[in-house]
Amino acid sequence: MHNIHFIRENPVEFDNQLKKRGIKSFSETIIKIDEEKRKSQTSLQKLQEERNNVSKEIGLLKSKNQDSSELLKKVEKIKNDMQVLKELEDIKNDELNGILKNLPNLPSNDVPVGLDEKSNVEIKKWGSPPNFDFKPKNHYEIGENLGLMDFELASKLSGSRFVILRGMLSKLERALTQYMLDKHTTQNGYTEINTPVLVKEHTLYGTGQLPKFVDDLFTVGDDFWLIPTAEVTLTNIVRETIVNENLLPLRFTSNTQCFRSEAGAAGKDTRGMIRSHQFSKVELVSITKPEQSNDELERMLKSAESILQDLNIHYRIVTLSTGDMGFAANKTYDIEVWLPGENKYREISSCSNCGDFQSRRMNSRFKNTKENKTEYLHTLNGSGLAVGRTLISIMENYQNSDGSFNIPKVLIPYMNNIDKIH
RNA sequence: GGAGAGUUGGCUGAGCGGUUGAAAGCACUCGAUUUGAAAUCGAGCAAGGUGGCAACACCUUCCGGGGUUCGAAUCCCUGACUCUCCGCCA
Repeated sequence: MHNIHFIRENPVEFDNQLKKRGIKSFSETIIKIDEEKRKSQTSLQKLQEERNNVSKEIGLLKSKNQDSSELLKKVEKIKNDMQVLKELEDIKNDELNGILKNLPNLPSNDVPVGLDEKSNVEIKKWGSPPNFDFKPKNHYEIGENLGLMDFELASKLSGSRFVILRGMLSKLERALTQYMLDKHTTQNGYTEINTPVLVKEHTLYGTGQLPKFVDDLFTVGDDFWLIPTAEVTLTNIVRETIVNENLLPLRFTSNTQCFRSEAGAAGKDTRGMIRSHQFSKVELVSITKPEQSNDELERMLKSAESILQDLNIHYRIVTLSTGDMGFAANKTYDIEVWLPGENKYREISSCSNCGDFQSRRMNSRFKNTKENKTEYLHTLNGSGLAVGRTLISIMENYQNSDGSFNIPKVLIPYMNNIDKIH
């Protein structure tokens, strides 16, 4: 949610920044509605003041058993006038919020400008692609040939975009999750949290999935929604709270199942487990003071990278362009892992700084004791990492010509010391 | 699923139609005392908004929404959540 004061004072900048995301100018409309709202608000407040005063007088007269019928008539008229103004103010408020809640965050100034992923900028490569003396297979070929990955069976139970893992492959996914959580909690300073995956509507509003992205979400009777990412629950931990300054920054990590309808992705990545309705992800969330969030984004990115480095898998990092960023972000890095079977890079993590955008929606603040002010927190989130995609990157990068694949060194202890799946 | 109780400031918690935006305590900030600290004493301390150059004034907010009333934290309806007991159940 945007700060209306900022828009009032910097309408040109506001429009320019949104234009970078391909959004038309709104400041003029916003300011006009805001002025109308404030106008009726001010008049309404005058009447409220009058009513309060008259009511006090009435109370006084009544306590002395004196006649107050004159004042009662007066207050009745005030109340009628108030009602009109109140309705007007409500209408204007709804209009204003209707616009504001659907506008994405402003991009940070160091974000490359562009309309889509073509303008993303590669900023780093780590490691190098493995050399194979055979034609590397896709993860689903490997998995299906080994009899450990079953899409048909999954669809029998749940339709398309689900997968069933068996035996050692299922164990490998569990090992990966375990490894990631251990790493983040013991070395990267995150606190492990186990959250619900069903949430109420307001929770999804807080992080910005609602109201705009209803179609991407699954809902389950009685105002329950399935989370599309643990960002939702981890970030909403500070919803409606004033956090003690000394506790900042807060760093949370959680492994959850994530649920996405993939409504806009019909026909895309239908084969394999790149894009499922349900997948496991280890998420990282940081809650910081405003001046800390830029550094925290770099730190978070390093935490996510550390997993792929430990696994020794080639990846690159891109800064998302203004047109490719998510709704709540002001800056986003994607980590893209190398998939030899597809012969391309694929997103495996997305780390974003949301500034105070989500905080304003959630009303999450901290007390700045030095200046004796309450201020909005900054929130950040990143995958650390998407477990399913990490699993397939291991399969493809560690595959052997005979259809087997090796277990990365760091995971062997988590796999009862086996070093190969065949 | 049935019965009941609750939701008040950063926290604990009083208030149950009119000087209550809210007692008291804790926490926090400043000051006094002290060699320093603790203890003690004094003072301050909710948020959001509107108007104003400002000093400041005013409005709103006691879980959300609606209502009764001249006036609501307080009464009524409704929704969400929490707790207790019973039933059922992983």
